Amino acid sequence: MVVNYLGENHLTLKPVRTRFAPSPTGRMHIGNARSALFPFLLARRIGGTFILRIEDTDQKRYDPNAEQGLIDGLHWLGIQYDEGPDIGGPYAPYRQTERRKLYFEHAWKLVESDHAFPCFCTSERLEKVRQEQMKNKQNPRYDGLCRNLTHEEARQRVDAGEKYVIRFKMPKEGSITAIDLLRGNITTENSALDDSVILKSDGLPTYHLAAMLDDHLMEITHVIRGSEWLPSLPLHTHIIRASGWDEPVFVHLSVFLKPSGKGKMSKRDKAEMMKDGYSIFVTDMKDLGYTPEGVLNWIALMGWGVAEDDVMSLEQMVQRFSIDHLTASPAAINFQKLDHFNATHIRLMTNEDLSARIKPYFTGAGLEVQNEALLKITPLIRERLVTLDDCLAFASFFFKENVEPNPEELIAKGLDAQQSAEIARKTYEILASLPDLSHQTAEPPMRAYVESSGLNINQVFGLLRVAVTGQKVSPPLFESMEIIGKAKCLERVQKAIGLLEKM
RNA sequence: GCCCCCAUCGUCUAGGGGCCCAGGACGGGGCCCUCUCAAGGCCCAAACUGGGGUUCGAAUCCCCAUGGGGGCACCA
Repeated sequence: MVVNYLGENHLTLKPVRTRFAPSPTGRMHIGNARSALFPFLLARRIGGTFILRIEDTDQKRYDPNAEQGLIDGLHWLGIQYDEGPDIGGPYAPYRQTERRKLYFEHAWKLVESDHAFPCFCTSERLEKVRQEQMKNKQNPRYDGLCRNLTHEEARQRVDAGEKYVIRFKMPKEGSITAIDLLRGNITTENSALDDSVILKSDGLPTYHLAAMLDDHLMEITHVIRGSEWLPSLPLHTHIIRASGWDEPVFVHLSVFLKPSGKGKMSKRDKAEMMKDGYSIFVTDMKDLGYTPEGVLNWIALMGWGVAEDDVMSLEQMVQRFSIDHLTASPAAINFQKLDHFNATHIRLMTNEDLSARIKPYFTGAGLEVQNEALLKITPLIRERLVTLDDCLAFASFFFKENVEPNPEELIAKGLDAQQSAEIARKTYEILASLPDLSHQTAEPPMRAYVESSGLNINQVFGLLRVAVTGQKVSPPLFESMEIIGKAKCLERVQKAIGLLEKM
């Protein structure tokens, strides 16, 4: 089967190669995660290759911890790359600062073919020009001072050690039609385009040169990236054509808007979210009790339209993914949906898997966890968990030596302390008389007691629940008591009787 | 200011001229189930931004308006 991803006139027979090319400048957020997910899905879908490339050409914003953070994030999410800075590959190196010679040489090649030119203007002069243009209500643009220097003159000044950058020599006339898979042809007048810097004075390339060259050298067939790049697509297309390369398929993903749908997330918005137990950073997600499955499912469906059955594992996403079902419009993030997907994936897990995943939350809270008990507890709390750390609220009491019920909560609804104490004594009597406290043996006599006493079930079971678990909300009572064991249960009921009698 | 992109329920979306008085999911409401809390089942409310075209026929194609978003660096 030949898959045509380029549209009718752009059949590609090259093996599909996609990439995630983040800059190591900060923490990995859900926008990054999605920019990694979609190219990954495309590659896996049709047996291609997915690579990680680190775009670290910005010395000023470089964060030495960021690369590892990105790698850890991808690993946690289960997005595996076939080539990358830490694992190598046939197109190594995968870190742009280690490829600087390539960019330098290509920039000069473009100078030689008259598609670029060295520029010696200082940033001070450029700034002045910009101010002037703004004052005259013109668009800030390079004024072209160095554009027409002769090659010889330029060469001489470079050789003399003068500082320079290399700019792309944007044609003055005509227009260019770039192609975005989701949006079709985008035609731009060249006069609206600038002589952008492609090689900085520190010898490193800007994104425009670096990404295009690397995508070409690494034989990337599909460039899936954020829509903030859409305005520079014409420039990129110019660079590619001037270099004589094949154009990859460009797909620009829409941005994520804040939950209100009004604009992008600001720093303040992010802090605000954290207070509500939400975050857009993948490391936070893990700490907040979210699962990779939930997070992945959530971000996948922002910008990818699936008709129905939208709960999917990563494998199912791979099977169903289609690049032309991506959407071009911005999407407001919705944390309620994250919760929904997270809870749903938790319910889909096996006992063993879920047990292993919630165990760290218990041990992290200083509780000693017996695996055997945990395996029995897990099915009791599974459908109650939205995030993994919710296990603490529902099941901590299983692992505590004693519980400290609030005496007020022990009082059965509509009754007083003494009447409640009476119920507790009777309950103790019944439970004590049983050979064991399996739910099969304990529930019938307790129900019979409720029946004969004229009390309602909530009064009796509610009291018992608070006595045994120390909380008003818990997993099913009798199943819980079975796990806690007869001795401990009786002990706790006894304690409750004492508390009630003292009131 | 200039350039570019986008536009279906509150939100994420299906939809590519008749299958649509618009389907799914989250959230919301109601009922059922029920020892609490959940989960589950059933049901309900909820949208094609507006105006012009094209066409026998438009959510779907074109234009304009409006709204939203992005970009205008020796940052990516």
